[in-house]
Amino acid sequence: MTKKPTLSSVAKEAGVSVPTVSQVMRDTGRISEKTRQKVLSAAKRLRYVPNQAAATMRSGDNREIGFIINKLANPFNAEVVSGAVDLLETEGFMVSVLDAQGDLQRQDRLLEACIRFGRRGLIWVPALDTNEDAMELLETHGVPAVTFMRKVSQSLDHVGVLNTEALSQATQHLIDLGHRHIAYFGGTEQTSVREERIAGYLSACEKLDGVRPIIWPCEETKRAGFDAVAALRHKHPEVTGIVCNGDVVALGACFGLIQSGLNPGHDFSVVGFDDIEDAAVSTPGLTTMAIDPKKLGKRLAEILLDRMRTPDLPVRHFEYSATLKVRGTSGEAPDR
Amino acid sequence: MTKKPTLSSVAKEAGVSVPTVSQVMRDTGRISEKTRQKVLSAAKRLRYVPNQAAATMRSGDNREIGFIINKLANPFNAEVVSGAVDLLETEGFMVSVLDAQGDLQRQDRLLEACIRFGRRGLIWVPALDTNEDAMELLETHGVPAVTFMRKVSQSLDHVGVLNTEALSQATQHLIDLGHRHIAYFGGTEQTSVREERIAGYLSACEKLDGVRPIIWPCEETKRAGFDAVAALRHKHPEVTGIVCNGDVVALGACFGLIQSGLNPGHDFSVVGFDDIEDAAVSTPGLTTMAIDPKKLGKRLAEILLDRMRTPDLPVRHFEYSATLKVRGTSGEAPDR
DNA sequence: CGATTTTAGGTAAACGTTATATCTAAATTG
DNA sequence: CAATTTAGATATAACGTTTACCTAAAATCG
Repeated sequence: MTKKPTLSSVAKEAGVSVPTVSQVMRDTGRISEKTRQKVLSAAKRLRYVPNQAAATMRSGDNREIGFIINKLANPFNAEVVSGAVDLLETEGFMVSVLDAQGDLQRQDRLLEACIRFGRRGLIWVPALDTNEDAMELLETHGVPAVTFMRKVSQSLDHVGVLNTEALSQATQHLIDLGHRHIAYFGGTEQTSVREERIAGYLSACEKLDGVRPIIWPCEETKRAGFDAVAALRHKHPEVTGIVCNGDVVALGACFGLIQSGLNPGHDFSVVGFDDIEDAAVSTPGLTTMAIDPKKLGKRLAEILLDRMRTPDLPVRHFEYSATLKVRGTSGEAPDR
Repeated sequence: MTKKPTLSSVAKEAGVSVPTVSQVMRDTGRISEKTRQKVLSAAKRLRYVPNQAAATMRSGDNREIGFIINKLANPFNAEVVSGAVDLLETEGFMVSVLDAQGDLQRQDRLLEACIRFGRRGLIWVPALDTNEDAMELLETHGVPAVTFMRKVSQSLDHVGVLNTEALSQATQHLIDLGHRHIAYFGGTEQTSVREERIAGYLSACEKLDGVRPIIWPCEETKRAGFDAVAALRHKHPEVTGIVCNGDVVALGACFGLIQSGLNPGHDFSVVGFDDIEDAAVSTPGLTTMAIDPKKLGKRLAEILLDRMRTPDLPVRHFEYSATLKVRGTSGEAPDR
């Protein structure tokens, strides 16, 4: 295997100096067409590809973005990522997606890694107890960051969802249908998103005198939702409806209900969150709080791009509200 | 904002030379405990994070891996990625995931980007008509690559699935149940995976005299599967079973059947591919060709690690066979 | 106790780029 | 025709590391 081609080997091949080759590669327009062609053909012959790390070190200009997300396997998150990537790529950035898997330590590692590896900017879903250190790190290294979902600082750009409001609305929807015993279903971690949603649930519950709210945790998978709904019904047979931490567990719960002979939306009501593709395409259709993940992703990218171009832009926060989409899984309380 | 901390600013702060700091950071063990502490505290005070690009340029040792995958939103792919990332991260590598979205041009761009940005190794799902250029590029730049799904060269390590065999088995399963008019359902692109699967389908079909095979393309989403199954049944009412390009479309088809009053596994049989989580957790359970995505991902990582450590290891190819998992969506042909 | 080895640290060069300043020949000007 | 401008290319230094080599002091040994 021959040595890796570099500017200098291309220069030798073309019989010109190193800076000349560099200028040709960057199309500065200050090189004659004749030598340009000479250099270009030499570069092609050697299969030259610039070493971006070296370029970055010298010029300080990098075009790599890091996107730290929490569960890539969740289709909602995957959509957000793809929305952001689409835009950033057309602007000439390369986005590397990193999955923190909801693990705090891994998060910190990835965050530092993004700095080590010289990412130009960051989109980031901060963990609940993200310490000030993390942010000061970003600050000292001058890495612009946009937070997603959890607003961790007034001084960082942010895109989020009005979780509290949304869950209060979801719960109210079931109350309006005559349900009195409603549980909050799903999620295990102490994420801020979940905390906010639970807060919304609790605030709506307050209107129901003498009814104790129930928080029923379970992992964010369909299988776990399936198992957990049976356990919930066993322990709290009075419950007739659940508001869920996400569509995935919600769909799992629906499946569990069906398997035990119940009819979601009739015998027991379920409200999801996210409006993933499957929510619309399942029997019965899932009532859910809808947000548009692609739009969120695109907005994240826009904000980051603006920030990188104009560092002293005023800080911006976007909070999107979810809209209730009533489908088949929510209906009148059975005892009504 | 103060300047970014570097080895030299830390050195100044600690009152030692630059290489000393470098040695402390890398824990070479040749520095006295006293100065070590001095340096460490200085580094902490300045929030120093090493510049990996510079280190890589000097030492030639990089710890970034690129993983180019095709549709991240597909849970099967997401699982493969996570299997690979888990292992690579414990070995100290940072994996950046790139989604080619099944777009050939984007693929080429990403491949070149991985070289530009100095990835140490690559896991890669090659497009069907990947040209020799791409591989020679990797070769000249000495980037070890493992291909996934599509074997594009005898000289690259590879992990794949025996698609042809699997689809022949899936089709045979329906034939055994008495079906005579079976269609291949799903997929649009000319991917090798799909071609191989179709080949398996066709070979099994040959046993059915006088029956013309039907290839019914559709996008790899549940919604598209829903729409396409109706169209298929309208055009070819004689069809009583489909073998699918993936579980996602298969589940979409099942949903479509249910919506039009049919009972999957009774009136019409469906066989999927992948065994994604939803396959087991839906009504009825989806009969499918199962492969373990995490295992595939882990194997990809292992092979890449071996190759990076021992460049002149003999080339290895792993081809896993899928196993038929019979659930509720396949049953005796209705006319039997 | 002098000769040798070990230890702890420093100096200088190199990695592949790009920025800046400089140089040279040709073209333009007065 | 000398003086000036311009286009096109080059020389040199710098980015933040790591490596190879070197030195002085401390530790070890016969």
